Amino acid sequence: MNSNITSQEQLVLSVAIPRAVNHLFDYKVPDQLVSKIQAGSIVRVPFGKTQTHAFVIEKPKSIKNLEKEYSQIALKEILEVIPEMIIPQDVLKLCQWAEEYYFMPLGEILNTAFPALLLKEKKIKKANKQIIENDNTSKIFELTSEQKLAVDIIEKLRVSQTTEQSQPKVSLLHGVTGSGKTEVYIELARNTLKDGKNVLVLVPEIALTSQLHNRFQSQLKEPVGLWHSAMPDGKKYFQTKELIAGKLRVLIGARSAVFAPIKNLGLIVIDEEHDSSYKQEDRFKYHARDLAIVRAKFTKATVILGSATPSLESQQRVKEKKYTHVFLKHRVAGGTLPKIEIIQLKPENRVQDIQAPLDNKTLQTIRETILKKEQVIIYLNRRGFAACLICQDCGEVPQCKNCSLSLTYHKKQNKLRCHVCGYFVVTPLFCAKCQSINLDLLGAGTESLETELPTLIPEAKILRLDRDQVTSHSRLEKILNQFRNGEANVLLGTQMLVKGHDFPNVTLVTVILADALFRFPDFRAEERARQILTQISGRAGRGELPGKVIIQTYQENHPLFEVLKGNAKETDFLERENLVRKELSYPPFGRMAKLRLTGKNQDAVKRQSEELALFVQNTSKNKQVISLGPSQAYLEKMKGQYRWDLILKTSYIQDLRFVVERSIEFCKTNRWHFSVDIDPYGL
DNA sequence: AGCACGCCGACT
DNA sequence: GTCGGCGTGCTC
Repeated sequence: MNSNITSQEQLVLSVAIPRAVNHLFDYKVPDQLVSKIQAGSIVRVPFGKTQTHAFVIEKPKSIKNLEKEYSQIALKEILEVIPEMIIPQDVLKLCQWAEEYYFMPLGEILNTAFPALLLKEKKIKKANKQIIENDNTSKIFELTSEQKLAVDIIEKLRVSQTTEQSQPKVSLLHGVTGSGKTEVYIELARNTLKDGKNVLVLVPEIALTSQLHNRFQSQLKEPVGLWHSAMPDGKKYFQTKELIAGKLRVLIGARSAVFAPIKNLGLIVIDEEHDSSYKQEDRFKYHARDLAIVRAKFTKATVILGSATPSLESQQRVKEKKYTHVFLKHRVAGGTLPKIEIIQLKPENRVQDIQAPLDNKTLQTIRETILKKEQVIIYLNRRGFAACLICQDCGEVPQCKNCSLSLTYHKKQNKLRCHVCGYFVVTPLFCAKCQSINLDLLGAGTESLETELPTLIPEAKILRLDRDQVTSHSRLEKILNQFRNGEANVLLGTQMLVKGHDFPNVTLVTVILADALFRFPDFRAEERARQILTQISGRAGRGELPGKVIIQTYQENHPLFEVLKGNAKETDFLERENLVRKELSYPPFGRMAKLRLTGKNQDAVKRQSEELALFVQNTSKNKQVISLGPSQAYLEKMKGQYRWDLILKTSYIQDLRFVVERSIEFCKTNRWHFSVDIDPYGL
């Protein structure tokens, strides 16, 4: 195709730069590099006064064929081509798709896929030697009839022929906790590999990767790679090359692994598909599940969405017959789902003289379980000792100086800490406002129960699992292993312990305060509360012993609990929730975008958001777009920045896109600091 | 986004 | 006298 281009003709190349600039930059290609460059190559270029790596979007073209005039600009030359690093075509396509969809500069997106650290060969040390050898000693598992059926249905879908135009092949594997979804994944992965295609498995958090990794590795003949942000650079560099070369064929990773340069993709598994950590909340606000489905469409791969509590979005797709619905209704170990008891917190039943709200009956049950030599999980979604310090005379609560948030009391450190920005002060002895020394503690955290529970139950041996305790991946593994080995009988922790862990000897799960979950100011709060409570409940009774769950609350008649107890049908919850969403055109029935203005000056940010709201209203005339706000963000001030939001809703995505695009232009011409969030989580 | 340039305030 | 605050503008 390029054969008519002679070497005298100057070749030019457009590259995306990993900066917040949304146009491409052109460079001259030296003759000796021409043969080494193609679309997807990564190159090093001079940029301003420094150098940077850059992504080649198209193969080099003759300067004559370019639209732009170059008489004014002296083009610089490509410095070098990074060897062996090539962005696969489907990843490039995915990034270009994301550029349009999320209104993000392509260079920044590509930089998420191929961060600079991946390109530096520097000290790779022994990482190379760590080629995963297979000690395939574990026996092949036996699938239950229910699992077999699930495999058959998805396998049929997997081998079916598709065209570019057809719907992506997605199945929703809807299985109760402990129903053995992993075995279904592995079986299908095995089939996919047999066909010469490769497998990508996404999990919501790093904490889950190694556990799942072990199970995959012990069952598959291929080496299984791990992929997450906490991995050492050298290992990532090495694995990237292995993936590009097609030598590493199975990869398990967190969110960002959706961009991994895995070849010849045949199957993508998205475990716990409902999990909100698939949505990246900083700069590039993508949803890994949604992008995975887009990538699967490009590569004609099959997608399995696994969950015990699927998102309303995915369930709606099932209703629309876009996804195949596959159920796993029984636990594999033959065990039954745990019995769930809701306890209304009342002052007269409360254990006295401890910080956390603990019902006498709950305490009794915990003690009995421990005495039976069984294990207990206690979920309390707050770190520290107490939620805050309050002045009994004037009601003053110490706040963070950078964030609009009260400081959390940590007893051992004797500090008040901000859980958002990390700011801390030594615990004051008197109120900063009225000088009173009558300071009291309000609310409870994991640290309080850790110290106070053993005074009530001397036999309790507690392991605490929260971000204060878990400073590294290995610390987490250590704590989980200690608990699994029975070195403790109580595992007490925050969100971290909710997911995926399998402890056969746990027969009691206690939720100290469920209210915080469904009172969260977001339209997805109830959906999320149900997911978390279902998942945490699912940790009980996974072995041979039956499990029990105690959920403490100030509002026992909340309809959510009827669903959890199994007294109300799951579909009732779905109907009720869908009704609200439909009424207000929330997802899955409408689409949303969040425009956020930020800045150090509170008044300026507020004024800008009001101006933007006015602009949006004018732009939305004759368009099916509803705008809400402006309103201050959930934490108005965060890390010293004030944040004001505008929410846009629509049933017509094109209308929404039009308004968003205009708003971006408007903010840019005004030189405001802003961000765009398409399909936002957390309003 | 970086990074530099540039124009005003408060320190050794 | 200089250090440094962040507004503005540019990067092929």
